Amino acid sequence: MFKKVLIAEDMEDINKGVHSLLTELGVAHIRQVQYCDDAYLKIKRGVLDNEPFELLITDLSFKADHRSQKYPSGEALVEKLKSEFPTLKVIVYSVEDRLQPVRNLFNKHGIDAYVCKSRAGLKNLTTAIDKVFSGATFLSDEVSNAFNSTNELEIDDYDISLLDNLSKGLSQEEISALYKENHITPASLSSIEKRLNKLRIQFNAHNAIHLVAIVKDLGLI
Amino acid sequence: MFKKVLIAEDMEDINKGVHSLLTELGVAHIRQVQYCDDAYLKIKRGVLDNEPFELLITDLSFKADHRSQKYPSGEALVEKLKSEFPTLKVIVYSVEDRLQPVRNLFNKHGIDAYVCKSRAGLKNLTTAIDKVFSGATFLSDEVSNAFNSTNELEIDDYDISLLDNLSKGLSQEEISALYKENHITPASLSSIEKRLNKLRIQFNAHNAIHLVAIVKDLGLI
DNA sequence: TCCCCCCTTACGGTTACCCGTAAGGGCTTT
DNA sequence: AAAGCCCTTACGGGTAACCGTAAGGGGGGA
Repeated sequence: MFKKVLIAEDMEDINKGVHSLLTELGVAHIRQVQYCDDAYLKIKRGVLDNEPFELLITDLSFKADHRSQKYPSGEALVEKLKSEFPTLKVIVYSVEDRLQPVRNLFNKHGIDAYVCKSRAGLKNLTTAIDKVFSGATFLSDEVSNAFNSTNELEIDDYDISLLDNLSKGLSQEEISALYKENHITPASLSSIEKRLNKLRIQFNAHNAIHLVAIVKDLGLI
Repeated sequence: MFKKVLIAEDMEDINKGVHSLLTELGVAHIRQVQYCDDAYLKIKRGVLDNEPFELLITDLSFKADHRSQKYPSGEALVEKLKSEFPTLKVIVYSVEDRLQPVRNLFNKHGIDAYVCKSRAGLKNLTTAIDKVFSGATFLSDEVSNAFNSTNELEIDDYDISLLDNLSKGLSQEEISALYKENHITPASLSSIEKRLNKLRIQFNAHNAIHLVAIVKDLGLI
């Protein structure tokens, strides 16, 4: 079993619950932090001291308070850690059950497991820890169809960028100008129109407003 | 102090944390449920047995699972309970920190306190319980400007309906037709345009898409 | 009662969006 | 090298959205 594990979670009770779970599993060294920045510092220090953490269990959303944070969310923290310390195992433990954010965590940041906080949360977390320790990955049932599905996987980064800019109030012409400026292709108004039309069909949206509302609900933007 | 309290919360660890807090406060009868429907049944039974619960502490979001629920959310539960048992005190304990949902809970459903789950969550919950016991209300700091502010309180139900229909993909003309059908006034296309224009200005939105994106983020719809 | 204000509605002009068609260019296939 | 395909871009017509102006209508106050 893991010997040295870090828990990052701002809510005290949950933090405590995970801690006692790890104790039961026989983890010797457990550290807890309530801020992402502290998590990064502890991980870094562990490496410098040649006593690196083997596993990070982290939440996604951390409530902001008076302390300004370099890493405001679990996602930002994971992105940084996985790029700097690729051997560190990471389990994300969060209430988020939309598929796209989960997909991103695996595909872009390379996390090892995703566990949904729910009634069976701690039980799933146990399974996840076992799996990750044995080198496998784990995904909660709630979000298991994030990959195996015939889902909206033909949505690429360009589409996301398009939808994101739309949701920020840019007109299609402004987006076209922006893309031309940044050498993003396709940049023509016509191509943007075509792509948005494709997205409208895919998501069964009546118009652009509807489309943005739908993808916001899905968590794509 | 309260003698009989019900906790509705689907996550086990939090449920446990709140339970131990109540024990420390000297509450004799504490019951816990993980489903809204169970909460309703327990409250109802308490009344029928002439041993009513005095206080309900409930979460807002309950993860759906195999059990189909009549009351899918804390909000639905509270709405029902407060209309059927007005003397029951209700404290909502949730991570939700958007102002509009909190406002709705107070204004439409008449809850007695709102506590944000956060680092200081349990401490605030203690304060809330004291306040509510003495007949007062309580509001977490995180959402304290839900009322005292010079906020977007000039947004009425008509505006919300308008934005909601927009986000569902209806064109302004379709909304006009819908309102005429349902005798909602103003229903003319011109008035709808004017109202949306006012909303765009209020929210600093560049266009309708931007507006819908903003109010979705705020939790108004 | 009359006047005034505000809300609702109507209308016209400009812009942005939606949609089909078609031309140009790069890549692969034969 | 020619043909074919796909992606990008351009253009034009129709529609919805945006914006200003102005007329109608009801309620409150003088």
